[in-house]
This record gives sequence, structure tokens and C-alpha cells, in this order.
Amino acid sequence: MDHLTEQEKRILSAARQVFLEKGRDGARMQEIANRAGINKALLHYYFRNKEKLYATVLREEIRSFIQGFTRSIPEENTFREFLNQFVHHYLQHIARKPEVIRFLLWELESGGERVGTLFREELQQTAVSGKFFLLARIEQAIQQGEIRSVDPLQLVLSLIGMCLYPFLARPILSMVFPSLNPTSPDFLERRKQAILELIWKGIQPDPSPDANRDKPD
Amino acid sequence: MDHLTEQEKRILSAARQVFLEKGRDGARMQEIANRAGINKALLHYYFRNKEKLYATVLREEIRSFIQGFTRSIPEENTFREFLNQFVHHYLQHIARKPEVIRFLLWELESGGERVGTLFREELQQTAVSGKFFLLARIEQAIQQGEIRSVDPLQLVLSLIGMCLYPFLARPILSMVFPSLNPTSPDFLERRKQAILELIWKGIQPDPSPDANRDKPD
DNA sequence: TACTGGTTTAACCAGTTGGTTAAATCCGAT
DNA sequence: ATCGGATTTAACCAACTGGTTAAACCAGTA
Repeated sequence: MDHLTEQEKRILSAARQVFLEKGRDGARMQEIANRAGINKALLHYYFRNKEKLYATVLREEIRSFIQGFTRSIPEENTFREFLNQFVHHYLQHIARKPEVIRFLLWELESGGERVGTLFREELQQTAVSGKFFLLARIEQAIQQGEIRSVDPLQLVLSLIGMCLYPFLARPILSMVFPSLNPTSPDFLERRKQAILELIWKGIQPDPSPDANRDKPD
Repeated sequence: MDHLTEQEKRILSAARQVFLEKGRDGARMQEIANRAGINKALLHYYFRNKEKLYATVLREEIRSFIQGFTRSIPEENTFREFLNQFVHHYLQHIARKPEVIRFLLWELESGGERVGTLFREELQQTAVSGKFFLLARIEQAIQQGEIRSVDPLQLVLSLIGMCLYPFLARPILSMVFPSLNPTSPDFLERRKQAILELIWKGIQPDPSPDANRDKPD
């Protein structure tokens, strides 16, 4: 994002707005040009065609999204503190530009492998000894007896799902509870506490070593 | 869905496929006609225009989605059993047609109030004494001391988020773990167990009434 | 038989869209 | 002054899209 001219940045910013709002097919080159304050000819002068422009926006968006929650992750800490930090950063990051999520989610599947590959590439750079850093950290916590023996992958799915969902369901939520705003600091704090409490109590080591598991169902 | 002719059903089915796959803007009337095995003229003969066809598909999809997890909900049971049933049905229902989710999610926000209103309408029919039935059931469980005093709304968000996320992240998951298929019975069962265990342990009543809470952060 | 409604065919239309082109202009650097 | 890249203007094009239309066809049926 640095090696670009001011103009290119303005164009990309405009393109980002329109693509996120209307989607790949709904977006119009004319509208992008308008929002960038230039004309269509100049738009094509910088980005040869819609496809190229879209690809650029998408790649940039994915990169920004992933880096947003993989940066500044404390390594040498208790698992509890790790969780705390992760949830905090994750919520904050998404709250900053929540529109991105549904956009990525949509393009993820409709774009076929293209987006998926981009995602994997970016994710692999944050891997710890070949594993997704969240998985690695959870496994470590289990081995050290900090938490009970859970399926790491399942815990990751639960964790991210809990963080993500309020933003995805935002339109419904604001319809049912008009006063609720998922991006407000107030809600974010409550959400964070709820997630941490639920997960933390949910992954405590089993106190008694006997077969006192109450298996659901 | 009953008062329709066979032909209309075939058309709607085709339209559903294309709209879910390509989205509202990406969908082409010609392709819908092709998949329905008819020609464009006849397509317009039944559904005057794209908008009408789309609206029909969307409404039907939302209705089906909501009814899918509000039907067959046991009322007179322990909260644990209630949770068990709900998670089970919810996962099963979504696994049956997982493509619907990202479609609804996208249209939810881009369609503005239209979709939101549809959602609220359908949801209100399942309300228990004016409240969303999940909220009502959680509050009841709290009052009866079955679970600790949590914010019901937050618990709902956690619950649904945990169930939904694997399907949303499917493209990423299948990219990072090629063997993982969120719709397979095997995974569904593991997911269900993981969710129930995590939540159940997470909402147990606090054993000791003293101030022995370890507040996160 | 004649009528009816579903169905096809195929052409057609108007509007939109992505993209191009050519000429003119603007502006800072050489 | 001039040279090159940035920028505008405005016209243009081919392709596509949603939608229409008219004529014919085909089934059942009254």
C-alpha cells in the first residue's frame, strides 16, 4: 500500500467503498470514478480493467483483515491473558470496519479458490511451526495443563464464531434491539467479557480425574 | 410454497440456485430460464420481472431458514436438554443447505431494511410473551437457578455464532484442512459436542457464593 | 371443431456497462 | 520553450441484459 501514488490510493479507496457496498457485480466503474473525483478514462488509465481493480482491492482487504488480528499477539503469557488479548484485538479490529466481513464472506465462496488461496497465503505467514498460531497456542495450553483437553480446532471455531457473529447479524440485531450497536465501545466491552467468561469457565481443567464426565445427549 | 404449480416451483428452484450462487446482480434471467428448462419468454410470463422473482425467492428463503430452527423446539424440559436439542437441530438444518447463509448474510445488509423487516416478521411469530424464544428460555433457566446469571443476549450471540461459523468459514477451513467437511455427519457430531460442552461448563451456576470471581483483565 | 392457456421461437428494443479512442489541456521538470 | 506524463472531454463501440412482442404450436376440453 506504500508504493502507490496518492491518486492510486484515492482510486483504490473509492473502489473499496463501492465494491464493499455493492459487491463485485453491483459495482459500477462510473461510480468508482465519480467517488474518486476523476473520470472513467483516467480510471482505466490507472487500472486497465474492472477485474484488475477488483483483484487489487480484494487482496488488500484480505491482507488488512488478517494482519489486523495477527499483529501484536503476545507469546509469552498465560493462556488466559492470551485469550484476553486476542478477543480484545479481534473485536476492536472488526469493529473498526465491520462492513468488510460480509464482503469477504461473500467473495470467499463465489470467488472460488481465488480468495481461499489468498487467505491461506496470508495465514501461513503467521503460522507457528507449521500450524495456525491459534491452534498451536491452544495445544500448548493443553499440554501445560492450563486448560482441559479440548479439540483445538473446535475451540478456535467457537472463539472466532463468538467474536464475529454480532457483526454479521448486525442488521437483524439492530432490527430487534434498535438501541443495540455492535460497534459501540459499550457493547464491545460487554461482548468481550461475555466471551471470555464463557470460554474460560468452559475450558477449565476437569477438577476430578475420575470418570465424572456428564456427556451431553 | 403449496399453492404453486409444478412449473412455478421448477422456476423458483432454478431461480434459487442461480441467485444463491451468483447473487442478485450476478444472476441472469437467461440462466434461470435455462436451468428451469424453459425459455426467457415463459419465465417472464410467470414472473413479470427479475425483481419480483428475486423477492419471491428471498422471502421463501428467509422463511425456510427461520422455520428450520424454530420448529420442533421442546418447551417442557431441562435447559440442558433444550440446549442439546436446539444445537442439534440448528446444525442439522444449516448443514442441509449451507449455501443459504452467506446469501442471506449478504442480502441482509445490501438489501437494506427489506430483508431485515422480513426477518423480524418471521421471528416475531416465534416469540414467547413478546420475547425472542431463545432469550425467554435463557431467562427462565436463570431464574430457576439452572445456570448462572449471564446476559441472555450475549449467550444467544455466542450460541448462534458457534453454530454458524464453521459453515461461513467453510472455504477457508477446507483450504487449511482439506479433509474437513463441515457438513459431514462426523464433523457435525463433533461440533455439537464441542459447543455443548463449552457452553454447559461455561454457564454452570457459581458454586461458592463468596467473591471468588476471577475477573478477566 | 373451436376455444383456451401453456409453450416455443425468434426477432427485436432500449438502456446500460465495460472499455477504447483521439484530441485537447494542464503542469511540472529539463 | 519543450517535453512527457497526468487529466479531461466527449464521443464512440460492442456486448450484454432485462424485457417485449408477435406469430405459431400444442395440449386438453367444452
